[in-house]
Amino acid sequence: MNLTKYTDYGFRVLTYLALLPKSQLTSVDELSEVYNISRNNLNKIVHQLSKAGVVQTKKGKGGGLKLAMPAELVNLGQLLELMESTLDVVDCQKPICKIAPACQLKSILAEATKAFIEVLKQYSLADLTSNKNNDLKALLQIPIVLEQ
Amino acid sequence: MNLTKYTDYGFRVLTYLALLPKSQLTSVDELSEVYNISRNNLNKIVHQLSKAGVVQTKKGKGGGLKLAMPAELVNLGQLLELMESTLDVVDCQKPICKIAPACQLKSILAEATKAFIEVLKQYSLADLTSNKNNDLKALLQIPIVLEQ
DNA sequence: AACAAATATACATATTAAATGTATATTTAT
DNA sequence: ATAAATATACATTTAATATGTATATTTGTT
Repeated sequence: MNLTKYTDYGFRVLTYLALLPKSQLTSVDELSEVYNISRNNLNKIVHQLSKAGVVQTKKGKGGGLKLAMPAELVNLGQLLELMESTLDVVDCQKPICKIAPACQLKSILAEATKAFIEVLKQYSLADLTSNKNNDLKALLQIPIVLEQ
Repeated sequence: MNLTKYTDYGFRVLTYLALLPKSQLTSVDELSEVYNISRNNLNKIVHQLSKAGVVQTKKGKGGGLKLAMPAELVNLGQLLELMESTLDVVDCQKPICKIAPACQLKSILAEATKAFIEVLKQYSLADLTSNKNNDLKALLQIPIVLEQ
């Protein structure tokens, strides 16, 4: 049972953005270097986050991206639903399962999946950086400056 | 986010066993035909279930397999833990994630995974067949006989 | 106007985990 | 001795995911 790297990387990107000084832009290139993730993959992720209104992108020279809202408002459960392509933990159609019409496992798994997401919905992006703010900045080599 | 087919097939196998008249053996071949799943894959699954004591196998002519205990005692959460190779929904090591030492996502995901499993732990194999017993038998072409 | 630096987009290729297949050993009833 | 079943190891295929290449578009700067 695991999430795609796509989703995982999405969390990493947003963590980085949340640690940057307010309104400072970064770029896909920078993210790619910092995390050692292929630029193209990040392209797609950033683009999707941008379409969903979670990050703001700016094209052209001097452009880049930043969070579109305070980290407190970025809900981790909603992020998961956005990024994870499928939340059906089993696929009853490929290959077709004979007992699907009377299957009682489906609803139990759906209930379990809901419980999983409910936990994430209790947290926001801010919770990913809250306690270990300076440790994370050090690991990512983001200058630690005092903010008022 | 999904379970492996391996785990999925495990549930299907056990559902079939739970529907068979008590103490009637089936074989991997029969399961393979009924569900259209490769025999070898089922081999492995049955073998693991057998090592774990969930099913009883009997080698040799006239051999086969059946549940090793009443379906009510086969807990779905424990089954998941048994069959699913990894319950860490993200892998922080491949490729290595720089922020792992200070990462707060890990514990949140662990909490969510726990919630997922907790739901499954509320159910047993008997719950997979309880209400739709005859429908399932019809779909699997298991004769419906009155049991005392 | 030209250029550079960024995202946007499409599509091709590579990688990897998972699933399936082949082969053979072992066990057991007849 | 034979047939029918599981046990076990390992090779191959498949498919989803991840990465790479290419090019278009946008936008600030000179």
